[in-house]
Amino acid sequence: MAGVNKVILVGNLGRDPEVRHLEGGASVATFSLATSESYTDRDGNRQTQTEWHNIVMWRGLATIAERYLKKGSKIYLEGKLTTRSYEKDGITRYATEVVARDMVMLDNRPEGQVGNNAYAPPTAADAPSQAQAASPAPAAAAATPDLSAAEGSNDDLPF
Amino acid sequence: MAGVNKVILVGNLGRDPEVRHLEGGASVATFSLATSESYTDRDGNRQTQTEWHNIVMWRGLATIAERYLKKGSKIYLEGKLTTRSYEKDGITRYATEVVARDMVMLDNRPEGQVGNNAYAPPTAADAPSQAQAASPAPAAAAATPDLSAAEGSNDDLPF
Amino acid sequence: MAGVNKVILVGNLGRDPEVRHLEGGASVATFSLATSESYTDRDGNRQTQTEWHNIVMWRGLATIAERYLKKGSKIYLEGKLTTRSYEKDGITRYATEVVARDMVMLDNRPEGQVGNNAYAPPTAADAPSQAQAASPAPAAAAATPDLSAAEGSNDDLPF
Amino acid sequence: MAGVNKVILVGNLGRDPEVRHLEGGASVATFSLATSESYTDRDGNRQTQTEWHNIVMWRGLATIAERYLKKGSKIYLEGKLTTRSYEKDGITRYATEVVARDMVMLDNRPEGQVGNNAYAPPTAADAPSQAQAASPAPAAAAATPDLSAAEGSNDDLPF
DNA sequence: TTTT
DNA sequence: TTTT
Repeated sequence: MAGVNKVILVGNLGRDPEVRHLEGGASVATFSLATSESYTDRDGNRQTQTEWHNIVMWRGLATIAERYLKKGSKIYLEGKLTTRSYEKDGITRYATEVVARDMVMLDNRPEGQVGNNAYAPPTAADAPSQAQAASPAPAAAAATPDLSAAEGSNDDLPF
Repeated sequence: MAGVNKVILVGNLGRDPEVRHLEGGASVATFSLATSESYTDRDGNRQTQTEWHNIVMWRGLATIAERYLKKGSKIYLEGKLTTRSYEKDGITRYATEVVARDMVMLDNRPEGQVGNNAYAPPTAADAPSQAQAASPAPAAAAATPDLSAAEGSNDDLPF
Repeated sequence: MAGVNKVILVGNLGRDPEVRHLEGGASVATFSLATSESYTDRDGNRQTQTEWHNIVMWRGLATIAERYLKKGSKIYLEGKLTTRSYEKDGITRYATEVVARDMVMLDNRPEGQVGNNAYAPPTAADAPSQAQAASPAPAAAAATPDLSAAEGSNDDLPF
Repeated sequence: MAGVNKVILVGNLGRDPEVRHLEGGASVATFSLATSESYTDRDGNRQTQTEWHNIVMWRGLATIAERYLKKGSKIYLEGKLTTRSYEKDGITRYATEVVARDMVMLDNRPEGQVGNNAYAPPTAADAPSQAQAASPAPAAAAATPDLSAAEGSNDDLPF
């Protein structure tokens, strides 16, 4: 019965994370992550293929995402694949997401950097560069909080 | 730019693989794989949560899937996440699949088993229990062959 | 500074686990795990190459190992690489071990099996087939308990 | 029989890679990689624990290591665990190494960087940031070339 | 020392 | 739709 459901990604955020603070106190961050791979096609041309992944981070990870991740941030992420179904225009659709369990920020921390721009990685000493989902075992339970219910809306999907 | 896009699953096939032999000689196997995890909920009850994954195997892996995998087979699988878009009823939909790169069969090979049933794992000595995608680097290219195009049909989606 | 240190193995135990119950109440299980891969050499002959890994399981995982794992058991294991140094015959030596974090038992549970032998996988309904290290975040701390100190002996190494 | 032997690391090189060009034309790069993890101990103090890993890269990967990796470089690495035995001072010793199969360079490529120092990541456009071991399936065979034999010396160990 |  |  027991199985393994593991996803490992290294890529860059396509946008700033969207963070929602739910009623129960939990928070969720969602964003898209691009993983690119290069290969040489039959004609010898260099090609890049990019996949976009829908990422969901809960609680502690969401807080860290909110504080430290931005459009362009490069991260290592470990999580699990989940598929939700939802209704839209009377049609059942499916959304596959990666629910994160561990995250490591991979941007270099520029020493002596001055100024501030959209791509600036954390410079503060209090920035953790590694983080885990609060509840380890109940990775299943972690996915339980119903986003749409908590927000009393059903046209408000993460992806 | 370079990234990592890796999926690791251990689970059971929900059905026998569907295998198609394309015009160019390539073959594709598709099937659903269930990964189950157990946890104890707040009331102390044992719960099982199952995720279903759409798996795609190309060429050599497809051939092995056709020969040795069946409904119920337990496998270890490594691959990458890919999302395709397709039209259905005039609506764009998305299908997320795991394109396999490596596979290991985990069913015990019953010694001296007699008879034959749907769950019988391979007993023949020629059954490889480990296999890889034919083309290593072009994992990207491996995903290129367009299934619907190759079959001249567009209502014929794997999932 | 933050990094990733992850090992994923699927293999068979070479011997029954050795389990020690330390003074503080913690327990440790150690055993060797074989991972085999097959390949065809230049002469077209089928070759098998086996690697042996020193596995360490703490606390909850140790208890499960003690109860359910035996010589021959097939498992999926996730953990991290650690290297210890120790003195032997006045010489500093190094031992590299994999400290487990998650484990899934992969042996088929034979239905209706009668009798009992060394290879029998658990048939009891209370056998968990999936388990995690008790303390999630402190994977580092989990490795802290000093085995030799706890046992007041220094010639008593796990491997 | 078939198993899985996989190591995934994200860390920094402790020194420049040592590269050797063997007689047969193959090359090998060896270096140490540090993976650090932070955790809070019982007294609430922030602690960092670092593990050092012996990395071996063959052929194509060795060439890339030689060109682009330096002391301090941050990389993602995927490989397999191998243990060699060797004699030293009449004593059999064991060395556990990670033979790389895939590598991704994680250093930011500084735009407009001037000058050159030991930590400078590749700035050239021709620097691949992702690379694979040349021979995919024969990961086993890849490890075959005997370093000491090839160099006609036995006191010349990578680690 | 495992497994096939 | 799997597995226990």
